Amino acid sequence: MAMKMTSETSGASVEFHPEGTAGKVWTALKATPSASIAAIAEAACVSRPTATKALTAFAEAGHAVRTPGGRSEDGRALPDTWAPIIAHAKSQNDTVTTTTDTPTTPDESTVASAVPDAPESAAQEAQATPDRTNAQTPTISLQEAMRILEQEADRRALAEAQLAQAQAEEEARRQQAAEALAKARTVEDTRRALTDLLNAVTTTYAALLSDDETAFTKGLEAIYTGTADVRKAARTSQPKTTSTWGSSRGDRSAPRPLRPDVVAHLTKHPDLAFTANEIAKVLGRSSGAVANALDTLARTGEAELVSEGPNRFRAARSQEA
DNA sequence: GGGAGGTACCACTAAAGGTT
DNA sequence: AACCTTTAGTGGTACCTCCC
Repeated sequence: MAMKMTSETSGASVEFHPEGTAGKVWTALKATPSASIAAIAEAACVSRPTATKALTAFAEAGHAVRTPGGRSEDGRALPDTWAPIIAHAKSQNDTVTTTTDTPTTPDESTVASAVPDAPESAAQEAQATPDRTNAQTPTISLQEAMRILEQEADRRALAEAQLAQAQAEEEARRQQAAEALAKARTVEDTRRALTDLLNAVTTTYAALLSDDETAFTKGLEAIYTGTADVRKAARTSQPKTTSTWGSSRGDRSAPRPLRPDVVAHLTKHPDLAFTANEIAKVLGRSSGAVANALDTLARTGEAELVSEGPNRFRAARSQEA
């Protein structure tokens, strides 16, 4: 990680100026306090792992704080959020700076530094020109600081509304393009599937006339498959809420018992422990489903958890017998 | 050769929805 | 209604490539 974090010390003030990619992440973090890693990565134009590494380094150095995302109202996992810790107290006098080193309320604590186009303020000057802090310390009264914060809150609300509108317009545009593309794809797939089906029917019919039982049987299989393919291809064009044969989730097949397969795999290798993903790959099933199955098997005593992080399971001893 | 950055893959969780 | 599977979204890590 090319993270030359330079801390300029003038008196008690400490300015944090990482360089390179870390600098981009730091800028993005300041611009979007309380944002997720994904949002910060996007804002910084770096990959998520890179942003993660930088943010982790910031946190370890005491320049950022991570807040667990918790759960949304509907129970879904929310991403962790990150906020900068900006410490640049100039003195211990009774003056107030517009930033604080208290990480609990990053939205307020980082107001001045978080918004590049914020109104001109003494606080910004103080932050932007730390070298001057000793010579001409621009102090701000408490009332002045409060006034700046109020102005900034108004400006931020306006900016957020504008951003939200722009984002909504962009999303609508993208959705339109995606729908057009999906429609074209569906037409092409359906056309192809129908052509294949027509070919299968013709071939099978010819086999019937020529009394070729093998070809006829084979042709029937092709017709069955072709019919399914046509249905599958055309399905995506159906309005999701009015789908005739399925849900909005599409072509889910009938449930296939998974746990017997998992147990069989475990008992086949009694001395080995597997992760859900490993078993999922062998069985050709989803890792989520296998993980759930393994949990259930562990509860029922058919499998046992032998290690965590990642969770590894093996056949229970009774199963081996 | 070492570090930085990116890609690919993994683990985990819970909602959604089909089947019995 | 309960069970079961799929899917989507999240963060993390290993490995590879590139550059100094």
